Amino acid sequence: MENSRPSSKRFLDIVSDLRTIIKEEGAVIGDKLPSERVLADRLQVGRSTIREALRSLELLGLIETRRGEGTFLADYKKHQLVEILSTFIMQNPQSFKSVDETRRIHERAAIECISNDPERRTLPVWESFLEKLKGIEPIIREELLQEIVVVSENRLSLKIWFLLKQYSRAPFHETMAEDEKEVASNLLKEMMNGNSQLAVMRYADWLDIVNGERRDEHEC
Amino acid sequence: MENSRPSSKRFLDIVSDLRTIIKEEGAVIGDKLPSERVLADRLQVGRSTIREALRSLELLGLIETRRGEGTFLADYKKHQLVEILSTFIMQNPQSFKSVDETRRIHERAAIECISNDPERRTLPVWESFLEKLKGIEPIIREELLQEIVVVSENRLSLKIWFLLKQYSRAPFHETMAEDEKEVASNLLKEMMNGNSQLAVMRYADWLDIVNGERRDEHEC
DNA sequence: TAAAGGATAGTGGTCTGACCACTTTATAAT
DNA sequence: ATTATAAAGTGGTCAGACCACTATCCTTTA
Repeated sequence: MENSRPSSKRFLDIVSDLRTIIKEEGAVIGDKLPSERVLADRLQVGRSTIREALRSLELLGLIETRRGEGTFLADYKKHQLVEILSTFIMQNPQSFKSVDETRRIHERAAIECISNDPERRTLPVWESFLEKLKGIEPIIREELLQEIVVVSENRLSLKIWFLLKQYSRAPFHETMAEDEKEVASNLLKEMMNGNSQLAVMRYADWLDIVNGERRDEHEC
Repeated sequence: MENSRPSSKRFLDIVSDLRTIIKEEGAVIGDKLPSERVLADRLQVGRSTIREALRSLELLGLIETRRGEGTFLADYKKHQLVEILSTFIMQNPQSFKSVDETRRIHERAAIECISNDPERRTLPVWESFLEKLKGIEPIIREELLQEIVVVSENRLSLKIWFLLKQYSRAPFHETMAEDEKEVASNLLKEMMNGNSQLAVMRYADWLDIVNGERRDEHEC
């Protein structure tokens, strides 16, 4: 009936300790962390345990290691980790719905955010998109969505969106159909006009097209 | 100028190899994976390398290890990836704003979701809350918000919300002021009436009260 | 025969020490 | 002062050894 002070998984404690160290030293992106040997000595564990923790954080993209140089706080702009995840995670049918719904929540919020901001809704990038939508060159759906989420300038929301995108089974990596481009254009126009409510409605229209008509039961 | 067949990070290759093994053996959730020693032998690498890969997958919640028993394909109902990522992103002061914004995004989505669903917007729990808001007994702000997010029935969104709540510096764990209760009541009433737009506006009013008047610059 | 008990093998968890390949830095030779 | 060389530091990997724990087999016992 131990109170599990040592949580039976030392490397998990190390992950936590590393976070503390980073915090205490006020390390910023790009900064060098103590070497594995120093960490092992400081935290009083073997180097292999330190490495298990570091390798975990590396796979998450939180740190970056360069042989011969050291370990550095990573620029968390690389989401390559999720590629590996997506092949493993959730065959659970129920969770796909949550993922898609949550992704849409963030997209909708981004659309509203931009529509309500005179600065961002008049960015030249939207004009460019409108032009491209008039043409016949193929456009990937998520190109537009990504731009929207990026411009909304909520880094956490963006991060979450990128994660969810990888897990989503919605066909947002495919090219847009011709009639679909018009709906997307309408979305953009309403957004640029600052009419967030109509923009969101056009977004809903777009979803209807992409997902076919099987959106009968769930509307959140 | 090697073609990087051995990708300089052996443990990353192992992660990939593990995926292959799991696929080939048709392993399902809960199944036991080969032991670390067997894997090391089969993949012709040291056991420590195998462990670095396994520990990474464990931190991601993809596998589960039980001492003395073995390693198993995890039942990944917990999206703990988001958890870990967020705790790390949180070092940066700028991110607090993101956290609060993102939390509000989920709250707003939940309010809209419930408002648009005749079933959920007429739940007796809302009447109870209205009654309590009329009284003088103290009510914690997040009690109401939590109920809303829970009822919206998006498990992932709920998970994210709980997480963000912890890192938020907004005073949602405090009790509601008297004049504040009226605003909250209005929010509930609009929601119960199915008027999602007005409900969201009342929600914005509420935020204004809670956060004082320093919502000048950011409106997303 | 069936139940209880203990020995044994298997497993993950950890540590140590040893190499290797590579980069940086310090030192020596020019 | 510049260049070449040596040394030190770092991550990457391996092998072997324990430990703590679990499951299993097998003997002992009722």
